[in-house]
Amino acid sequence: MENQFKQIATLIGDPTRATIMWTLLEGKAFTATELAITVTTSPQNISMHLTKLVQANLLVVESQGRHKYYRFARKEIAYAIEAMISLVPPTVNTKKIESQKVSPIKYCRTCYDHIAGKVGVALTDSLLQQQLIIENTTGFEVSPEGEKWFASFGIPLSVLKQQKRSFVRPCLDWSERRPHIAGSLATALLDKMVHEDWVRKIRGSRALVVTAKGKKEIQTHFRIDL
Amino acid sequence: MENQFKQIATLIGDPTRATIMWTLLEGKAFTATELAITVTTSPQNISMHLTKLVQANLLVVESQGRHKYYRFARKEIAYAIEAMISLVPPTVNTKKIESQKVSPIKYCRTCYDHIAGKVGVALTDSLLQQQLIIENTTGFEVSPEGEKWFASFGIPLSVLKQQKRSFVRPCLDWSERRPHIAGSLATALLDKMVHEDWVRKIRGSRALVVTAKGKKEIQTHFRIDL
DNA sequence: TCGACAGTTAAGTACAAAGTGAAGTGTTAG
DNA sequence: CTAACACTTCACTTTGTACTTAACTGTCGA
Repeated sequence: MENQFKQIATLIGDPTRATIMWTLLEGKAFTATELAITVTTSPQNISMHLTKLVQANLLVVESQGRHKYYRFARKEIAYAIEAMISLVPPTVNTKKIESQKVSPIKYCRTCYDHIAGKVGVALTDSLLQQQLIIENTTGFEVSPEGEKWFASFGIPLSVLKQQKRSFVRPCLDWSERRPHIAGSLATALLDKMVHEDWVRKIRGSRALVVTAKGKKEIQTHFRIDL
Repeated sequence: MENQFKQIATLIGDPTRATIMWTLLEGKAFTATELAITVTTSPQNISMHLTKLVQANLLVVESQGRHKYYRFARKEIAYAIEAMISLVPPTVNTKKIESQKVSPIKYCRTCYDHIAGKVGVALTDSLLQQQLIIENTTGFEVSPEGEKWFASFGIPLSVLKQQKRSFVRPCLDWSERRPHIAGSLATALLDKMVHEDWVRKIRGSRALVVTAKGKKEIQTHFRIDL
């Protein structure tokens, strides 16, 4: 067990592989070449590293024609990486007053495919407080009022519920250390917010920015002052 | 940010350092030498690694005399390590939350010149409960009843009080993580117990053993069942 | 069919960093 | 006081493994 942990740690601990994991946090699957480019290394090298990660069950690979798509094997992998990322700030923040203000990535970021960070947690709190979602023994569920609310918000739940993946579940946010919603409902929520231009994805990063319009709308819908 | 993550990852990723982190999960603080033994490496090497971990704000160190106690800088560190452990292949992932009977060094040991470990904390608790010593805002003090008690026990306080070093003060015990008495009174107490052969020092170690006589006497004087 | 592309495999090299031995500081114990 | 101990620092050696060069398999599109 201890040795297995060492193996995992050394595996993630290599700079190149760490960057791979960082990149994959975006949630989508990457091809080997895409990863080689974003990590800035050779195809042979990335191939070697990916093989190791797959063998260790940290990644899974799916072949499509001449491409191979790599992604996290389980969501726990993403959580672990996030937990490690959450260790970063204190080493930096000691410097300037300016940097004490919440960094974008902590402020609002996509956790795999749902919304995390300060905003994600606040949204979840709001949904809970309005009793649109309810905490039960196993996790979260949507209340009858919630169903109506989401429908009027433009997210009909009937479709989502039929999907394989879990509909709505709590996910611990590592920067806030409080749960936020995950699952297909959370994804739909994020999609909607992107589509309505409430938030925008920042290219080459996992951070999101909340637009002026978004701030206003979020205020009215969720009663959150950003 | 990405580079900082890489640094953290590579830092934890070294086999020796990973084992250090694993060991520290136990929650208590370890000395450099203790870590060198459990990790099975040289003192120089462990010193080097610990320095790096402290510089990265993953660990904090507290000097007590010639010992240095290392522990996690924040609880988030432990969370991250646990998240990584949860990635260990599903085969044998039953975490050992441990059987281990209390080791001698944890059981009863000298913290330089006063008595620490389970017994030390228990003694302190007993003294507090009998109101022979009293907790005030700055630390501990001996009550009038306490003075009489110590005198009858063979420790006249008048002499001790004149010494330069602090007479009685609380000292955090790292294995129990609770305070025990320190200062000249504690030293006198230990001396007395050694002299009366209640406890014996183990050569080449900081551990103490309680003799059969000691168990009996401690039971009568402190109402502690060992 | 061919050439371009995506990815793999194999062998050899290079270098950062882990580990070691020796000598240092500071602390405690007798 | 001196000796033992806890830990650090420095200078050196060693070694693991990441990365490179090169040649390979398999897939796609014109």
